[in-house]
Amino acid sequence: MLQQTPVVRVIEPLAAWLERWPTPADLAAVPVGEAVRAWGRLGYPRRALRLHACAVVITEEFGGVVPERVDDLLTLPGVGEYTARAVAVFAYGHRHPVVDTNVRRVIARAIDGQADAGPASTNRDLAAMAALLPQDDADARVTNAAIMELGAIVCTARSPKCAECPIADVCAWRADGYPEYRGPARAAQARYEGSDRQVRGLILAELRTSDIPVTRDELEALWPDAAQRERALASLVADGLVVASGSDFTLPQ
DNA sequence: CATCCGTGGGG
DNA sequence: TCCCCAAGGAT
Repeated sequence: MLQQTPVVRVIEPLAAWLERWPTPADLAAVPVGEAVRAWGRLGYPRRALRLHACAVVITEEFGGVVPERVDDLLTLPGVGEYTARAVAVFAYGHRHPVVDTNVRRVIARAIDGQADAGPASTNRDLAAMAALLPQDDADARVTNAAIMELGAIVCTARSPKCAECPIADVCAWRADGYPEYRGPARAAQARYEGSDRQVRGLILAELRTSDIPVTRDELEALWPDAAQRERALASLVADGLVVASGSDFTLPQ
């Protein structure tokens, strides 16, 4: 849920989710469409699909217990370099670098003296964080959490609160007089209004809130551009988020 | 490596 | 209003 989604937006849905499905086996036992429906408006609904698939794999291949080794975690659907290490470190206490967008920004500023991190580079980012970790497992875990939290709360993207920063006295960016970012420009995020993403969102929202199959006529009312509507629908079907039921459509069973 | 994949809040 | 960006991952 936290992947590309602000923490405050996750807290309540997560609590409700865990109350409904306390264990991987509980989630694995229900149709994947239930997970997609319960995902609600969290965004990136493929994550719901993958979380369910993840629960199935954990139940069938790992005895119902979330694995603790990074290489095992990386085999799970929807679990990448960040999530695998976050689980291994924060849930199990192992010693690994954990690099998310906050950590990348703090390192770029405090260590490299840059206003912002460039495009992500997994190997380079993990190595940079690894170099900052204390040897002791428990200390390394706290360091991971602390740097991530520093980036989330103090060393924020827009207006960093340098006056409140506990490491301001050793920050390279501050020492250099806050130079502007030099480097490859971030790829601009595509406009949402009018995008396929928006159309997919509209279609899925309709399916989530309907107890019965949705007809093509109902989908037509959602978006005037037939070609784009069909493209979005086809991509949802290809993703496994939507299933054709006769001439109608439903969430997957 | 670039692009796609939702949604919502804040500057 | 518009733009940015948010505990990323898969292709």
